[in-house]
Amino acid sequence: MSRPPQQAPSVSTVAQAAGVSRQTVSNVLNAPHRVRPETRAKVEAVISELGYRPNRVARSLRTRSTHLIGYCVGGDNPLLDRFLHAMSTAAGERGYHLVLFTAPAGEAGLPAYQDLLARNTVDGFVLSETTVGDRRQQWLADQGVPFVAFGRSWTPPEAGSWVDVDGAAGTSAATEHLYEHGHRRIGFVGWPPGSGSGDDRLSGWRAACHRLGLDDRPAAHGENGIEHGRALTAELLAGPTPPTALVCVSDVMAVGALQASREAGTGLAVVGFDDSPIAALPGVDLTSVRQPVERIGRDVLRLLLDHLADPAHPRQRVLLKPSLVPRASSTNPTG
Amino acid sequence: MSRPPQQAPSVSTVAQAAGVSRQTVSNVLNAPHRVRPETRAKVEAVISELGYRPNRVARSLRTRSTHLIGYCVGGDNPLLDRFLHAMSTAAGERGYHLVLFTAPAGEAGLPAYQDLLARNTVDGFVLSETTVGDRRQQWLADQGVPFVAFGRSWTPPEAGSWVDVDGAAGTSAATEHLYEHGHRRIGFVGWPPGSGSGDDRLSGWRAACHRLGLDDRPAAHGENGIEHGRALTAELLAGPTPPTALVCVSDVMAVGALQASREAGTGLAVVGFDDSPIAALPGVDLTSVRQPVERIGRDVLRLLLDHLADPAHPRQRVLLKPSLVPRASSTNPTG
DNA sequence: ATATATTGTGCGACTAGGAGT
DNA sequence: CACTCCTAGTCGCACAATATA
Repeated sequence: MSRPPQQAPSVSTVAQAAGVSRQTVSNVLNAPHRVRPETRAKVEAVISELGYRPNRVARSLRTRSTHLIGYCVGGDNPLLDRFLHAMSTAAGERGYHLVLFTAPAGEAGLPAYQDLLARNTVDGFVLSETTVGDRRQQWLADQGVPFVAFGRSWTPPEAGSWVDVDGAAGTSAATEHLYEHGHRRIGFVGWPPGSGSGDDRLSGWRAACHRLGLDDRPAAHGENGIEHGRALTAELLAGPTPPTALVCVSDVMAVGALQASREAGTGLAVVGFDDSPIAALPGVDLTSVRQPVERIGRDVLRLLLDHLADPAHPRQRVLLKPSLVPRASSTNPTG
Repeated sequence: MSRPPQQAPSVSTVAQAAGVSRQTVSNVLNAPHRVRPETRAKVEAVISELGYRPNRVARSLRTRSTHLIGYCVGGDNPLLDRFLHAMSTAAGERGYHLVLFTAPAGEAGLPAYQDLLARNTVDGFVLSETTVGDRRQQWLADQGVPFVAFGRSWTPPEAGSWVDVDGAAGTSAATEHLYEHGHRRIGFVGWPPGSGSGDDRLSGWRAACHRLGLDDRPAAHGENGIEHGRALTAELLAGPTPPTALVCVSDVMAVGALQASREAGTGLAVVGFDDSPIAALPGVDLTSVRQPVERIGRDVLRLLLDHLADPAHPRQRVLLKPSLVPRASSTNPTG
């Protein structure tokens, strides 16, 4: 049954069996138009008979392209599983694969990127968890390394391509949604200033408030975390102009906000950001701004592969609109 | 600033710069004891000066080992991010990397595994989402492909090594925990029979009930999902012997159970399984059986790398004990 | 000159066997 | 015969230049 670990067939094996030269076999695979149809048919027959498949390693050595893409795991992205699946699928469709690695956050992780490159392990990178002052983009661009980021490079000059979600548009929509439900004092719970996407989301809320003519704009900022969200919200509720509704920078913060609202007995309306799995839970029912993660994954990979196929390909920036998923936390708040 | 994409140094480059032969450079890296200390020092100096790193592709071609491990993403594992991170870290420490790919579930996915192998893309695989009747293990074993599974092969004969969590021990502990809190009618909400880990968890609950002398053992089974968990629990609560406490096969089911309990106004005590992020949420506060995912990831990789280093290495089975994380859902149920 | 098939060469590392002390 | 080092050959593929019709 289980065949002994026999040597896998190579071009030579196939060539011999088909009565042609190695190169003809190679041509059948890489330049079929150069081969006479009858010859091609014969070679293809032998190929499928022997189950021959080109050795990727040998091909990589010759072509200097591994068809492998590096991705660093380690951040606490609540959407990681969906993102990885989307990228893997998109990569697989074009003969590429994702290679995972770990590295310290930010600049301290650069040696890991460099190592992967210097050893010819990957052709390029997908970045995520981009931050203000992130030096990875510039560094990679300087080295001429193909990469695409999920997330803008918040620090100009912008180097390389990226795909991102328009967070400001998301929080604007959230603010308008709350306005339409009758709220006039709409607050914000965010991250500490300087976080790029956090500031972006903050700005969307601010702009919408301005457009809508809302003056009282209670806001509080702190690290991500349910407990922080709870404490910040409690502060706002105890403040001089307590909000009746809250836009939150993340679902995690929003869950904390809901908790504070319950404790205070106020029917605070809350909107979160990410539409992570926790938002849909019964008893949470959190209205949230949904990021089109599958789309992001596909687009990130498309841009990268375009770039890989043609290094002169112009850089691209793709800004995707998020969508609001309404649930009870904003339309029918309890507490 | 940005150097032109100059050719990366190779053994020859280093050899020339150090005034030795290519082979001596290779020896310095792979068999230092064969090189005179002074020569070694000189070569090492040149290596670090030029920033030379061996090309993995060339090495792979020669040694027939890519130091890459395949892992199929696609299931709905709520612990995927932790698992991937743990494996990536463990792999990186020994010079390996994880390669992601997608494939249809079960046997239909085998061509994807075969393709990765035939093209020499990976040295072996990590399997997860193992099921009853899963033919991947036997198939891989027949081909002599190194692999380790997260999850037992539920169908004998067991082929290959695996690491798994003792689900029965987890549900036993959960049952005893509920017993200690005064409950005598402890039910179970599970998956449809035939799911391996589901049956395992069921058996632990059953055994514990038997040991504790509990006769009434209301149980219900259905697909995973909050809504299913809710419906199944509602059935049990409306049945002839309504439970006062419930052991659930997953956190998702448990959340549904809590919902049903609230709706029925009974203070049902509930324990879930996985300790996924939702368990710790305020308002959920779900007691849950925690899987040591980081440990599993590390162990899976350790077994696989041992096997890779020595194909004659005996197969191993590692069964890890889960731990109970008590929260309010069991100690202070509301509803 | 066109279409097709063939040989030679090198990608960058490792393995084997031989030469010099 | 150790110890150290080197030359030659190999992995599987693809690019280039060449041969045959």
